[in-house]
Amino acid sequence: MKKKDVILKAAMVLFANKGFTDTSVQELSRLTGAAEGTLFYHFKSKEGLLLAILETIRDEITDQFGRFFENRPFHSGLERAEETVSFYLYLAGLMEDEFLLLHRHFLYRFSEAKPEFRENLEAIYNCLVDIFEKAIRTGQEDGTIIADIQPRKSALILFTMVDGLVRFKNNNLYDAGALFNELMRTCRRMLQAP
Amino acid sequence: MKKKDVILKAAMVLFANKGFTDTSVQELSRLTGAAEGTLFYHFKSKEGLLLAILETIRDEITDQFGRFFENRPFHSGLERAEETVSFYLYLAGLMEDEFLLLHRHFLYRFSEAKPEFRENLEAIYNCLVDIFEKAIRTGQEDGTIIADIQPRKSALILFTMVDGLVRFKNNNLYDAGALFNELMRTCRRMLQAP
DNA sequence: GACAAAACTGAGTGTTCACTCAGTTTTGTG
DNA sequence: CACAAAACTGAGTGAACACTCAGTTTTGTC
Repeated sequence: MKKKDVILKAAMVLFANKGFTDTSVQELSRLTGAAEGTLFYHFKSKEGLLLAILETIRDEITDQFGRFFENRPFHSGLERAEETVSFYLYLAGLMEDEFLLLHRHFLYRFSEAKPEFRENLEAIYNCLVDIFEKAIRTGQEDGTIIADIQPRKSALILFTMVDGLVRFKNNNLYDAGALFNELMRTCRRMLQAP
Repeated sequence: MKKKDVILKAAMVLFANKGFTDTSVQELSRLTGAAEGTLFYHFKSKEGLLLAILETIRDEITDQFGRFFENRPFHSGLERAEETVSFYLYLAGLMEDEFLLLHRHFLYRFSEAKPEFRENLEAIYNCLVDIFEKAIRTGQEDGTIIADIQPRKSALILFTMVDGLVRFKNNNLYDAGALFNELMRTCRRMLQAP
């Protein structure tokens, strides 16, 4: 693995767990075995490094969801909605540091002033919410999901709920794993046509 | 207003919006008109200042919820659950900076090593989740909320959902206000007895 | 108005920070 | 092997940081 990739990976973990400002270039240098100068050879600044990480995460998440659903058979829209929730939670476990990073506020601070940050964040969130929305629309067409809800808004509510659970887990406040079954039942009750 | 309170308020806003490390004592001094030394006269360190802020927020939030519900009449458990959701969203609007601060990750980092941080955070979260739980139990007793859900777990799901929406709003990702009605309907569909 | 306690001050201190740059090593290609 | 481009190095730099402390001002009480 090239030093550039080693730095990217280490910085992703540290930025996610310690924060951006609380992670020093010196620390990254020590941890990766690369000199401080190497970091600035590959990335024009510490902020540039963060942007590169965000781009990597965007690619990984959109890829993962793309591959999961592209050739997957499904029996109903409701089932697809449930699978989406389930896969989101699975992915958040698989990519724990990445999701932790996505929940950190400094990203949203940067994105207020720097369009390149906002674009990447919006791409990630839109990808996810779109998938929820598509599942709901499919379910409304095949009659498995109630008709009188608005697909986009309900997709956002669904996403809010699932993402909130992931945030809880990442902050070690409650044992979010124990809530999985309850969450799935809640989603079904929320969406299922009578 | 005493300088101590001015510092507490200004630091709360800055810590919430800029972060803990990214807010310098110098900046607080400039903003409040107090000398840097004054800050360390009232609080033993920058971290001590953060702890004092957290204690203030805990008192404010528990007070607010206590007062809202103590003498309030309610017709059913379901109605009480809906009112709790509604009041939570109202309070999050009223105390925007405080809720933003509560969502910031550095608090949870501190609470891993410092029990005094964890205790305050747990007091806040337990207060909130307890209120949701009580509403659900009441509803199960009077038959307005379905019987076959677990009150504590459902309270956590409910809280996750509402808190996730507040986080969305605070991060300016979506217009969360537009989701209010959809959220209330979702809560009702999730809880209401057939 | 005398006095002590509480509140406040800001220049000074040692440390850490992101970033630079002149130079060295490694890699790929003919 | 020759040679250029790419990768890498780490001591050096000025700025910013949290915190201290010896001293001053304000406040409350008799």
